[in-house]
Amino acid sequence: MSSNAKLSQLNPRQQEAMTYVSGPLLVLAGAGSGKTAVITRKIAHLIQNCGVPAHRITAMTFTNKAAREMKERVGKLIPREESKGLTVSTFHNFGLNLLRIELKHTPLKNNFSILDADDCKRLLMDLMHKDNLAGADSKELIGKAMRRISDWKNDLLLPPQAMSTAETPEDVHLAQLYELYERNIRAYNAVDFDDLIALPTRLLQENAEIRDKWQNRVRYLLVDEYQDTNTAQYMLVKLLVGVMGRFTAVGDDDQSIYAWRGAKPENMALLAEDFPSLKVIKLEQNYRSTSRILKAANSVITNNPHLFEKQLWSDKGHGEAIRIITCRNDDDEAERVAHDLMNHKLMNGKSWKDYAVLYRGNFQARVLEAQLRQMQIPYKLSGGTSFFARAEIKDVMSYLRLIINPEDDSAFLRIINTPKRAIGPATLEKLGLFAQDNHLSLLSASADQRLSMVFAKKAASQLHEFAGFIEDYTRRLHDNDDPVPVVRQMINETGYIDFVREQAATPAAEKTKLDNIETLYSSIQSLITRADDVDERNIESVIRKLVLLDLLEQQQEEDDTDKVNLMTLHAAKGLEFPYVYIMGLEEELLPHRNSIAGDSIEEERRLMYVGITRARQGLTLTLAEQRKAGGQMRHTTPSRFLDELPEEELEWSGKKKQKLSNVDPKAQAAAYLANLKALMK
DNA sequence: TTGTTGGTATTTTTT
DNA sequence: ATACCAACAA
Repeated sequence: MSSNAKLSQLNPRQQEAMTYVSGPLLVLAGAGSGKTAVITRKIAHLIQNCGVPAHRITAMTFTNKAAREMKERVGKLIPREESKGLTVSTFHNFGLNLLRIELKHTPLKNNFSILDADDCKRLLMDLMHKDNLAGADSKELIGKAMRRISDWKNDLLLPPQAMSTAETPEDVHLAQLYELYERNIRAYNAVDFDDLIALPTRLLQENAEIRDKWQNRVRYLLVDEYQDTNTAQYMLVKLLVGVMGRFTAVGDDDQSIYAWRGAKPENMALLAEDFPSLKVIKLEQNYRSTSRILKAANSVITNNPHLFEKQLWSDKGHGEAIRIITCRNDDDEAERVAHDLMNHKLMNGKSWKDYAVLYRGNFQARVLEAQLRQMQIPYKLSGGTSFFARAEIKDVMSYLRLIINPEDDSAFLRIINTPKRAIGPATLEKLGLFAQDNHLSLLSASADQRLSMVFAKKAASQLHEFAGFIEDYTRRLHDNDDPVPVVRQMINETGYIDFVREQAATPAAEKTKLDNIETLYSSIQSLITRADDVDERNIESVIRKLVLLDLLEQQQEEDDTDKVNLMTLHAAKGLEFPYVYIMGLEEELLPHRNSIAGDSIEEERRLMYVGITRARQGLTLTLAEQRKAGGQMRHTTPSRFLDELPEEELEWSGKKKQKLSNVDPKAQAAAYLANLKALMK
């Protein structure tokens, strides 16, 4: 990605993609083909040569990181004054902004909250509990319900529609749960992540006046990673660009790895149908990898069906052979990778940050982490539990959410007894019923004077005290221009800091937690002072937005010390490294077991493709003959993807695997393609 | 009725 | 390492 930024000249294809502005355009950008360069230069071109004002241009990305990088690179191309008003944001952020501006036309009230996946899970658990459906398999059911509800929202289906499409008794039950969930989340004056796309889309669909307004505002739209759009996102794109179709979508169907969360790679084909004048430009020259690495990547991905054929090439020379290391077990695998990293660095005089180790699941990092620590190799772990999944951050955030949105029962439930206030499940159960009967939020129910008639004296006074405390600080926050000191005082006064101190297992853990809280404070401060939009320079906007931001990521980027990168294959998309290791090339792991059982081997293959194409010079694949799974050592089978690599470019160490006799992937691919074409008719 | 303890299982990927 | 549950103490 960075290699291309230095290119002063675009190649003819890239040039064409940049200058084509007269109609809808789809750029099929292979891995490492300089798509970010095209998007950023196109933005500059639109502003400087086509007379489109910056505030009429919107670029959408999927991750905060991509948005940040894009902004940065546009900043290097054109002076700040000229890019003023330009929108570069994630789909979710864009949706949030639209909801904020069009609040009156939404089912939401001012200062609504955003619930993250964890909050939604708790809500569902609670609902199922009340529904008396908590059984032995309740955990499984929760997961199912979460996925299903998300799928429905991504397909823009409301609960009644979900109900009418239900076929099995289980579907009916899930649809009922969906309805209940929607009722509750609205009562909280809250939205979930999927609502940030679905609500704005529905609004634009139903209200022509608002649609016109936004179409006028978004005169040119650029969409990055288009292959990752789900139905709702694609609908949003269509509604924003209108019939004129002034947009550029950039994507690569071979890098579609998010179908599991609703992404529809078919949206690429749909684009050609919905916009008959769609122009398609392919970027096939790769500026990143050696031709050996590309040969391997191409050779794997040809086993997938393709709507658009493309063949990556580069002029970077043949390069080093692709190494495959067979290890005895997962510990051995970690040890070998660590030793190899050490040797390679010393022999070739590289830096730690030149290396990335990629794997299928976060759990695989644990063994490696232990090994790296033992060998004193510095590493940077991305992914895993994010900053906001940390309990202390979620707790403090819940205090803030409750102050801003008193109807946020989800926040209330999280902190009512953290730190301990002697308010347990039984009391909460009663409070919940009382609130429901009187149509109150849990917080206002806690303040209600009638409470003493229903509750024991102690419980009632505890609840009153808590409600008074929140009310008190709500007022203080309002009366004060400088919110952060007030927040700090509140968290101290409520005893949360003492609670963290007492509770922490080790002094180190205590320090991390307190540091995390400090980081949160300073992030709030800087977000308030440095907000892009003046309307967003208040604590309410900032708190809401914080849920969507991964601050740890930003922080980690800032201290870019010399460390080996450890991450999942998913997290590696969009990045590149001189030397890449991919661990665990075994059946059931890569491809993952669930994908083998389900029907999504193609997506696993794309994941493999994404992994391979991260490497510039060196690629090393490892597998273990035995691996711990479910507390037991189990024998493994080498991944089918190893069979799909070009034999002559490989260099094996350890035992070479035997040929697998699996189904002919080409035949599978043809069947799939036929199926897909029939579907699209 | 709440709070603590100690045991157990746990992981595919994320805005 | 964490998170959730069951069982017991106060």
